[in-house]
Amino acid sequence: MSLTRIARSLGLSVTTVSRALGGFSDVAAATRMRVEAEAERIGYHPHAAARRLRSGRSEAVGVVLPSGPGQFDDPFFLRLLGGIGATLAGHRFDLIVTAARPGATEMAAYRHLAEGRRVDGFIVARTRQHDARIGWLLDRGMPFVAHGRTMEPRSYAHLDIDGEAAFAAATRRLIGFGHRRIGLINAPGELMFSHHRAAGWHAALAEAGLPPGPSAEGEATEETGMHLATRLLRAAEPPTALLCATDRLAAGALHAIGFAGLRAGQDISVIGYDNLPLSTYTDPPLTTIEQPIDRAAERLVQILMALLGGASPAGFADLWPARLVPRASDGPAPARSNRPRTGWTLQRPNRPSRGGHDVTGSNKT
Amino acid sequence: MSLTRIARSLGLSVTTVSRALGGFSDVAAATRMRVEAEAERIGYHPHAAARRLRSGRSEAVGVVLPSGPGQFDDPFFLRLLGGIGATLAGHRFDLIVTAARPGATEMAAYRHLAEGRRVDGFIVARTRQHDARIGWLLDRGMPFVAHGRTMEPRSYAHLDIDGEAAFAAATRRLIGFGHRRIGLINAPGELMFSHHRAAGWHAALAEAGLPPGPSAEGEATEETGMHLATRLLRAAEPPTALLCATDRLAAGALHAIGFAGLRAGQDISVIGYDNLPLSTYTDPPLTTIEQPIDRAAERLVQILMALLGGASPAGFADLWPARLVPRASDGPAPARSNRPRTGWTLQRPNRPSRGGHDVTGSNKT
DNA sequence: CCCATCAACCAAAACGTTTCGGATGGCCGG
DNA sequence: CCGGCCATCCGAAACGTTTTGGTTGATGGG
Repeated sequence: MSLTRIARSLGLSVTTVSRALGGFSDVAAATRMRVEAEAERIGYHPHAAARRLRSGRSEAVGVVLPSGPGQFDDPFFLRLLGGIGATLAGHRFDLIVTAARPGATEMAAYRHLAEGRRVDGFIVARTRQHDARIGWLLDRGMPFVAHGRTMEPRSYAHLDIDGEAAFAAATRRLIGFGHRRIGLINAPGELMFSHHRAAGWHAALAEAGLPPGPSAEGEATEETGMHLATRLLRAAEPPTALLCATDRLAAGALHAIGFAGLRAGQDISVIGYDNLPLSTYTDPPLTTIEQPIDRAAERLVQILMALLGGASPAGFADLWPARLVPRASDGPAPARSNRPRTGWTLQRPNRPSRGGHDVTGSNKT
Repeated sequence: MSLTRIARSLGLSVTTVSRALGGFSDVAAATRMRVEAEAERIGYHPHAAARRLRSGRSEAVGVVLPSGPGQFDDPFFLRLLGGIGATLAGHRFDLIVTAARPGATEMAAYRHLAEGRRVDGFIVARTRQHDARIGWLLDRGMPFVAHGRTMEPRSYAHLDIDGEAAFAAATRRLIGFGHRRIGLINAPGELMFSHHRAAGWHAALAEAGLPPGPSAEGEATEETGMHLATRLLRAAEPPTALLCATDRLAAGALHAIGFAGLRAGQDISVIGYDNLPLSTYTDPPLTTIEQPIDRAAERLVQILMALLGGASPAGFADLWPARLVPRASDGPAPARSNRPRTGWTLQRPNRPSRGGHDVTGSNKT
């Protein structure tokens, strides 16, 4: 009871008060000022639920975080979430967050938010190849934008970072360093980004006429990275370079390399993906790939706002380049073990570097 | 229009339909079943805004994330947020998240959520010594529970992890290792947890009759950790052990130690706080302190639910112990540089360890 | 002087629930 | 046969807003 209260104490009707605060032109300037003063005085703020009930729109956006090992505690997500939250606030939208692990609970979370009309739309992150969420949202015409693509044939709004191009470029960089056996430590193949990164690795090797090196996949955790790297290093002909789908996997791999008595960056090269804050401080500092999380968050919100404004999803299909951040964990392939290693140690980058350059050229919008 | 629709298609009144679904006893079993069947058939779900408007409660909880350097991308927060979200879902409550940097924007975020009655209560994280949020929330009687304490004299519900006891125990451990110059790299002193950790360090040193070692503070980032550690190591009498308020600071410190040509865990001991996933994989693996994030999230929600149920905040003042996780970054103090170092390298823990033990005994509830 | 125009205001309906205070009819005890 | 009780159901109000379709009274043109 609050528009009512202003109306009563000013001897006006609720309609006039509402329209005065709403900025309509059919209220006298003097009246508007009186209303605004009174609203200020009693600390009036519209009741969100009432407005939502009446308008039919909730002015809120939902994000369902994938929980579970290697997913939820990913710093990437917090950054994305923060960016989304901050940008939404600028549009006076709320951000409703739920955590659920992929599967039944996850769909229940989406249903909960959608069916109670708690949100007007969704931002879907960490897409999977066959992603039930996308189909479900498309089926009921719920507005959404995805961070990442899927195998879904229907068109939907999305923004993705071109991990395929980035990993192809990283692979070419390693080939340029003289590496011939380049292994891959991937996140679960069901995740779309794993699929793309593997494809980039594969394509660059094929283009150079090289066979795919050994590869393995598992949860994107340090522990898995360590186990998988240990396994790959035990092969008869171990790889001289390892591409890791995430920095957390790479951190584990670096550890395995140390345990094996090898020197990362010299005996074996490692490249990660994410440019986590900690990756500057691994030993050696990790060469990695950085994606523009904050800008992506802004753009996702921007796209979703357009959709809520009635735009067609078909127009939104951004693919942004990632950026290679060279540090000290990669370098020239080692000479054969029976040859002396000389002449190259000074050339490789061996200090943390602030620089970086675009690694991909494709930027289709 | 949906209770209405069920009512119409069943020839019942809206009241009866509402009470049937609400589980009231004054509706015949047969009628209830008919209503439930019809609700299921048309996929009925109550309109959240309507229910909120009528009931006056929003069934939502707000969390305002502190953004800004060294705060927002902290994995600790994502874990906490995930735990809170999951537990709230069990209570059929929503979690509304906003990101704002401490200061004006932050208070605006709280106001936005509170004044539009968007949330029934708040969970306040990362408390500061003089925390305007606490006073503001107390002033308007808004239910909330804090993760961490403040200097606020009035009583309010909170749960804190006893960082003071944990850092005192860590300091005693270092003293037991023979260290006599134990430095501290702290997060900004305005943060309450920094204050407590420093107090624990100070108390344990005093108790052993040792002077406080050199200390410094700054943003809780790796970079700051590196700079501050570099500075402390340049002193005329550099510390032989460094206590770091967070693992991210510790990671930077380890790096600085490496640059200085020292071996962490041997020439100088380092202990962190947080037990980040990556901390098992630093070089050397980091001895650190672990706090029970998931359990804390559950308990915070539990407390807030009690408050919303009308409980008095006065009863809730949990202080939980943290757990020391010994790894390889600390160990016996180095012998004087002119004496040979022998006999002790085999005794110190030098492998990542899963174990750990309670480091504090206080657990007041 | 009358009618059209316009500025300023307003009553009432609607959004979908929950809940208060009955209303109805069947059954039982006296 | 009557009064009361119980099980079951319902009308209407209320929550606070926005919006539709007005009404009122002043002003100006013809």
